[in-house]
Amino acid sequence: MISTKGRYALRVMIDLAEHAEQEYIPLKDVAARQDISKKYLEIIVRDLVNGGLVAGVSGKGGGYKLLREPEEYNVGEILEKTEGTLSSVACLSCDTAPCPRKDECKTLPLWSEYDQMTHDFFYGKTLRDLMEN
Amino acid sequence: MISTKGRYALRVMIDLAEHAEQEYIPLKDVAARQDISKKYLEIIVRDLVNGGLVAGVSGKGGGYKLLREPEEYNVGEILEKTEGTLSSVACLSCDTAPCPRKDECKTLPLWSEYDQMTHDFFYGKTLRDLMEN
DNA sequence: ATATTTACCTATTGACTTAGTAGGTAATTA
DNA sequence: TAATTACCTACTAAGTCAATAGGTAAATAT
Repeated sequence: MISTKGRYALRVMIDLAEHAEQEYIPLKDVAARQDISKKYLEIIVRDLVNGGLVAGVSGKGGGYKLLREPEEYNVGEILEKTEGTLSSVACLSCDTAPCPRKDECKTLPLWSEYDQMTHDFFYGKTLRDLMEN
Repeated sequence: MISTKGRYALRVMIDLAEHAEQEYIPLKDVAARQDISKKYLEIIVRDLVNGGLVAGVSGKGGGYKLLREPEEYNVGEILEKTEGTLSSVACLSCDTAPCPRKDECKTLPLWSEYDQMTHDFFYGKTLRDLMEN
C-alpha cells in the first residue's frame, strides 16, 4: 500500500506546480489548500528537499519551489523519495538480506515481474500528466 | 507491500498442487518443506478454507487438498483471500469511507489506473503458471 | 534593531498492523 | 484407545503509520 506520505507528496508537488507564478510558496498555503496538517507536511517536504526535488527558503517571503518543469519529474521518483521503496515484497527490497530460498522460490519471478511493471508504470508518468487530469 | 500471509499462501497452494498425488496433505509436511512455522500457516490456511480455495479433513490421514486444478486458480484470488485487498491506496479500498476530495483529486485517477493494472496482472496469472517457473 | 514570517530540527505518541506463539478442543483413522 | 490431524481462541513483542509538540535558525519588512 502507498501510504499518506507518498500520496500527500504528489499532491504537494502538484500544488507547487500549479502555483509556480509565486517564486516561493509557503507550506502553510499548501497545507490549507490541500487540507493536510502543516506539521505533517513538514516531514514529507523534508524528504523532497533531501531528495533534491524541491528547494526551500526560510524567512518572510520564503517557502518551497520546484527545481524543474513539471514534465521533468516522474511520479516514481517522487514516491520513492517519500515511501522509501516501491517494491511489493520484502524479499526484493534492497535494504533487506537476500532470501535464502531465492534460487528455488517459485513465486519470486512473480514479484520481480510485478515490481518491474510497477516501476515502469510510475516512472512513465510525469507530474505534468497528473496536472492534466 | 504484499505481506508474508499472501506470499506464504501462494507457496502453500503451490506445495499442495505439487503433492496432489496424496489425497490429503498434512500441514506439518507443508510447513517442513516450505520452512515456515506450522502454527502460522494454520492462520493462513484458515483463510484459504474460509475462502473456498482448499478443503481440510481432520484426523489421521487428514490434511488439506486443492478443490480445483492448478490452472483454475488465479493468483489474484489467492492473494485477496489472505491479504484482504490488493488495492494500493486506502482511498480506493472498499472498506473505507469514500474520500471527500475524490471529485477534485488529481491523483485518484493514477491510483485507479494502477489498481486496475495490478488486478489484471494477478488475476491473469494462474497457479499453474507459478508451478512452471 | 525589532517583529514577523518562514523553514528546519528533534522528540514523542496512540493506534494499528505484522508475524508470529501458546495452549487447547474436535474429528478421524489405525 | 492411541495417535494424528484440523480447527479454535487468545495473546504478544516489535514495528509502522499518521501524525503532534515544541522548539531554533534564517530571511525579510517595518
